[in-house]
Parts: sequence; C-alpha cells; structure tokens
Amino acid sequence: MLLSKSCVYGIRAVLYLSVNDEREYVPIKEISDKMGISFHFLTKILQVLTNAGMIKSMKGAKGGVGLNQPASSISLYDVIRELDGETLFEECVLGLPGCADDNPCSMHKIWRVTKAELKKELEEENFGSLAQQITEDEIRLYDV
Amino acid sequence: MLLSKSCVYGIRAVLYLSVNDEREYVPIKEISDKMGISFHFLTKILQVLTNAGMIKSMKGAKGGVGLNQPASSISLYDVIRELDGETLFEECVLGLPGCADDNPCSMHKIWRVTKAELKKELEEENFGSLAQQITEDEIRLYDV
DNA sequence: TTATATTAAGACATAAGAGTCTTTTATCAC
DNA sequence: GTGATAAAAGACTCTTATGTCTTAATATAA
Repeated sequence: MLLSKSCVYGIRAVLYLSVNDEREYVPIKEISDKMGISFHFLTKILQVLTNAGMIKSMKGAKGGVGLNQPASSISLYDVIRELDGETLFEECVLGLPGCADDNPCSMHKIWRVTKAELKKELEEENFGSLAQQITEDEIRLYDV
Repeated sequence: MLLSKSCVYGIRAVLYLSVNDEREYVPIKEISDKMGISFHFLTKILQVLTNAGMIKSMKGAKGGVGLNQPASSISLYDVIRELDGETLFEECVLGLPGCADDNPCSMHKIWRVTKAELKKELEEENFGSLAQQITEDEIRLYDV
C-alpha cells in the first residue's frame, strides 16, 4: 500500500475542508459522516494536522476544524509528510542501509526516478486546485 | 511503505539464488544467514514462491531451494505480484471504490502515470540482469 | 449558570504484519 | 535401516496499524 489509511483519511478530510473553505469551522462529525470515516479515528488524525499548523480547531458549539492557510498553499505532499513521514521518498526500497546513488541496491535505479517524479507531482498539486476540480465535478470526493 | 517486508525479503532471496544460479539447491539457512533474515520467516516466504512455481525445493540433506526457471525470465514484478499482490498497481490510492479514468479521485491523475511507469520498469527488470550487475559489483546484495 | 456541542486526550480492543518455535515429512549418506 | 539434514506445516508470540470508547476541557447559547 502506497499510503496508510490515516494518510488517505487525512487527505480526504483536507479535501472536504478545502471544498468548504468559506466556512470557518466544520465539525469533525460532519466530515466523518459524509466521508464514511470513523469519527474518533479521524479526530486523532486531524489532531496531527492541527498540531502541525495546517488546520485550526475550536472546541464547543459552533466549533470544529478549518484550514489554517489558503487551500492553494497546501500540497498533497504536505499532508503525506505530516501523516506518513517521508520514508517512502527517502529510504531504500529494499531496506538496505547506506543505499545511495554511488552504492545502489537492485531497485535503486528504478525507484529513484519514479519517486522523484511522484514527489514532484505531489508537491505541485495543491488543495485549492483539487477543490476547484471537485466543485466543477471533474473529480470525486466521496465513495460511489 | 511501498513493499512489505515479506516482499523485500523475497526479492533479496531470489537475487541470492540468481547470483548462485549454478548451484541446483541452496539451503534456506544459508540465505537467511547471509542476508540477515529470520530463517523461519524466510522459509514461509519462499514457500509462497515455491507454490507459485517460481522456485523449486528439495527436502533433506543436499536439499534447499533453487530457481525453477532462468533468472532472466523472472522479473521484479513477478516476485512483487506473488508476495504483495497487484493492489499497489490496481486499486485507487485514496481507496475510493469505482475509481477509474472517467470517474477519478484527486490522486488518480498523478498516480495513474507514475504507477504505469513503475510497473513497466519492474516488469522489464529481470533477475538475470540484476545478478550480473551484482557479480560485476555495480549494485549491492547485502547490507553494508 | 446550566445545558449542549464539540475538540483533546488517553485508555482500550481488534486485526494484520512480522517474527519465533516445534513437530512432521522427505532425502541423502553411511 | 539409521542418523543427519533440510523443507513443510502450523501453532504461537510480538508489534504496529487501525479502530472504539470514555472522560476531560472548552466554547456557545439560553
């Protein structure tokens, strides 16, 4: 699996917040209901993003979570880095310590190029653009 | 993590067998010792590859495991498919059911291209070529 | 100030992946 | 045949990821 469940849920939640960007706070319960994600699990995931400063939160009635910065300034890579770390893009695929360009493992050549491309694309794709595409019905946010 | 530990160990074991292709059977104990992999764990992984017909095995003294086909006819993708399945290359990254080109999720466009390239490269890289590169000291098989 | 809504925090439960150990079965050498 | 060697099979343990539940803290509104 490329991304952990936490990471996938995190991405989908930030997408939801990006689409609902005009609302200052959206209750996590609303997101978890709409996206079909366990409420308590999602809460823990969003706490990580809150601590990272990516989203802001407010307790109590009228509270919830919301983007803490323009959707267009948050990339897919930003969310992945917070929730899954950069292992996928940094460590040797075969787990060999000290694997590097001048001392490569058997999958090094292949993954080196692919991961660089993937990282670049994930860094360039921002949630503002994705939210717009969702609004224009070009891509999907939900199941079904 | 791109590949499971089982898959990584499987790849490294098949690499070892490819480098030692002139020997009909190599004891799993030798592979696990040399590669620093748990013997019993590796045994279970190699059983999968044996059942898949990729390697052959022989019990008893002088027994062990060996390639069941030319190293050059086994691709990295073959081993990955047996041990991790094709989920990585088939399922939607965001886990949305029914995600397809005409009904894409937010990461669909990015991953669609990347995974196709990655799959192609993994299919084209065979263990004969890798073994030769290891023998010629161009790439590494072990830690350190 | 009291009730309600909502995140924060952390204990707890379940499932899957990773790893260990023991017993059984098959093969070779003597 | 007997003993040694090695894979096969399966029970078992440990760890991590995933998911649930309960309580505390905080904000709003009546």
